[in-house]
Amino acid sequence: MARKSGSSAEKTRPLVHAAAKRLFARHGFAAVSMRQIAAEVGVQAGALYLYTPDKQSLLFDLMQSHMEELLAAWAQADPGGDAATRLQAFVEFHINFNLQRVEAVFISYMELRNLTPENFTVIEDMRRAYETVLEDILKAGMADGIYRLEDTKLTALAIIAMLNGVNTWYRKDGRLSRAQVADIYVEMVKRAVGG
Amino acid sequence: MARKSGSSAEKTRPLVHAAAKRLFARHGFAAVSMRQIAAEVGVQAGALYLYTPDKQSLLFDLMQSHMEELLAAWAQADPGGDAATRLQAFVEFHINFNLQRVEAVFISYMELRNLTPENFTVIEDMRRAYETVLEDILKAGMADGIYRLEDTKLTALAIIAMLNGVNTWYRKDGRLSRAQVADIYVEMVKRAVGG
DNA sequence: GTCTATACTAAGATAGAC
DNA sequence: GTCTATCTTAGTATAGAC
Repeated sequence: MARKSGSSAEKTRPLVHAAAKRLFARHGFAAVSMRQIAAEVGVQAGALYLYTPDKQSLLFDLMQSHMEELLAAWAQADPGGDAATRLQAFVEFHINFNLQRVEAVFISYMELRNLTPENFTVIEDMRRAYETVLEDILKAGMADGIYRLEDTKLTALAIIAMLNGVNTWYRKDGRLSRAQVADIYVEMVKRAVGG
Repeated sequence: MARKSGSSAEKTRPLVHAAAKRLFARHGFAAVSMRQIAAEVGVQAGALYLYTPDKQSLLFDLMQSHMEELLAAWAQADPGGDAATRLQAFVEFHINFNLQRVEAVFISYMELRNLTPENFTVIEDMRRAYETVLEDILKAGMADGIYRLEDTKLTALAIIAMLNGVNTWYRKDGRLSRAQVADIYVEMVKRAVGG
């Protein structure tokens, strides 16, 4: 028997991360104490240090795995082909992906300043990589002559900001389904880039 | 002599609010201590309580006066007239106003959850009033038949989210002036509403 | 693997001297 | 109007028992 009886580390670890995610999203990183996280999991504060070296790592791990998932999921969802096809796919992907992880998305935008400088750089690079995905689509559309944009970088940032906004107001029991919202945004983005 | 000699309350009070604004914007409300604010002003922590009943009021006052200024400034800037004229004015106004108060804007979006429920309601109502300004412009454009939008509420939120994004990346010494940025966004918004 | 106990630091806020 | 001192509470993190 290689494993101790009664061991529950493999259960507790994800519970710690889930509790941290929920609490950071709700109250903010700085406002949440290790004691609160421990209480949510049902262990004592000291026990948390079996699963994370410190509070900062809890935040960083959360944000890093979120950004990794985001980039990997787009790589999977990217249909390739012409710019118009990819732009529509990007808008739908972004809205759907983000609405399925409201907490992680919220933390990733709100808690950047609570990362140590080294951790910040890592996350920032991944965020920039994601923005570049969209900018490259717009550039391809420019090259093909189907878009006529003053500035692809700025347009990419504007579109992403617009799409991120959905997470702040969307409610499951609202008057529009996720698919309807995505459709409206697809049309709006298409018009904005003059496609 | 109605006033004590050596009194500097009228100087210190604004210094306290300015320091709070600077520090809240930089580190976040929860991460800033009253002692830090006091140090920034050059007084002892206890002295702050001459100017604010507590830390929460410092945050609320900041956000409330920001929102009041915003609504008053638009009332001033609103050119009236047709929807197209007002929409362009709104975009330019929003970008310029927000870029002139990055700290207050940042706080107003990031620290909503650190308000007490009563204070939150007050700020939220003002925010909604501002969104309604834009929505009413879009509705007027629909009535005049110059816009054809699936959903005016959602479009208003999308535009504001897009405009707010400017504050996260704009730098004074960047390659684009404030006027150039505003021009690009005006065009993008016009296309997005199909004007 | 988790608990209790605790070291150490710092928070918000107040009292009273000056 | 400001300072020093202090009350009370709570934070992160660690040590050592079980």
